[in-house]
Amino acid sequence: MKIDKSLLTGSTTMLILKLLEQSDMYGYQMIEELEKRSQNVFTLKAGTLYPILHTLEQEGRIESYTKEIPSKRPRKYYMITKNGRKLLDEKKAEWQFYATAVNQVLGGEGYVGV
Amino acid sequence: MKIDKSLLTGSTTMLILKLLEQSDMYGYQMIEELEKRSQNVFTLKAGTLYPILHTLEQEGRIESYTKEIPSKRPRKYYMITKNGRKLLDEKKAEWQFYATAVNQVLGGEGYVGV
DNA sequence: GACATTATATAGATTATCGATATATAATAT
DNA sequence: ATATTATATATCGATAATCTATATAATGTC
Repeated sequence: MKIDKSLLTGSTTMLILKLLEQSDMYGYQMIEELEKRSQNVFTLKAGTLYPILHTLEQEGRIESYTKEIPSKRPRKYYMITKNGRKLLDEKKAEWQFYATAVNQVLGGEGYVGV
Repeated sequence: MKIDKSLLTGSTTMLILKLLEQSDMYGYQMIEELEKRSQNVFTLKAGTLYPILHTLEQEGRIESYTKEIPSKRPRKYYMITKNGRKLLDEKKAEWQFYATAVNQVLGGEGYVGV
C-alpha cells in the first residue's frame, strides 16, 4: 500500500525521539530501525531526518558524539536529553489526543490503544 | 490542550468526506460539526475548508446545490458522490494503516480501534 | 448605527517533507 | 582498474497543506 506521506507531518520528531529514548543511535540506523519497527510503513528520508536532528540538537533535546569504528566511516551517535524526554512526553500526549479525536469523528470508540 | 495542528495534515479531506457521508452539509456547518464531534480538538478554519471543498468538487468527489432559507443567507450544501465515497474508504484505510504503524513504534499493540 | 454572528471566498505566509544532489568510505563484482 | 552497492552525513530547492488575514454579504441584536 502507498501511504499518503502527509499523514506523517508533525509526528516525525516524536518517532525519532522515541527511538532515541530506548538507545543511542546514529542517523542511518534510525532510518533502518524506523522502517523495521513500522513494518515498512515509514521510510524516513535522509533529507528529512538530518535537518530534524540538527534542530533538535540546537534546542537541547538531543546531544551527539562521534564513535570511531575500525575500517568504517565514523558514526555520529545521538542521545536524548532530559529536555528531549519532556518533549517526547508532550508529543505522545498530543498524538493520542489527536488520534482519539480522529477516531471519534470516524465513528470509532476513540481508544487509540497506546 | 493545544494540539499541534500539523498532525492534522493529510487527514482533513478524510474528515470532511466523513461528515458528508452521513448527511449533506454546508461549509459553516461542517466547521461546527467537526468541532463538536472531536470535542473541540479540531477547529477547522474557513481558509482551510473552502479551498478543499472546491478541489473536491472539481474532482467529482462532492457536488453542491444552493438552498434558500427564509430570512437567512442562502446556504451552499455539499453532498458526497460515489467517487467521493471511494476516496473516503481509501483515506480511512490509509489512516488506520498509519496510526497502527505509529502505535507500533511507540510500543503499543498496534490496534487503532476503528 | 454599530456590532456580532452567520456564511462563503481568496491571497499570502508559514511549515514539513521530499527528491535530488553532494560528499566520503568500504566491500564486492566485473 | 573500474563499476556498483551499501553505509553515512549533509544541504538545497520544490511541493503541499494549513493558517492568518482579509474581503464580501446578509441578518439579528444592542
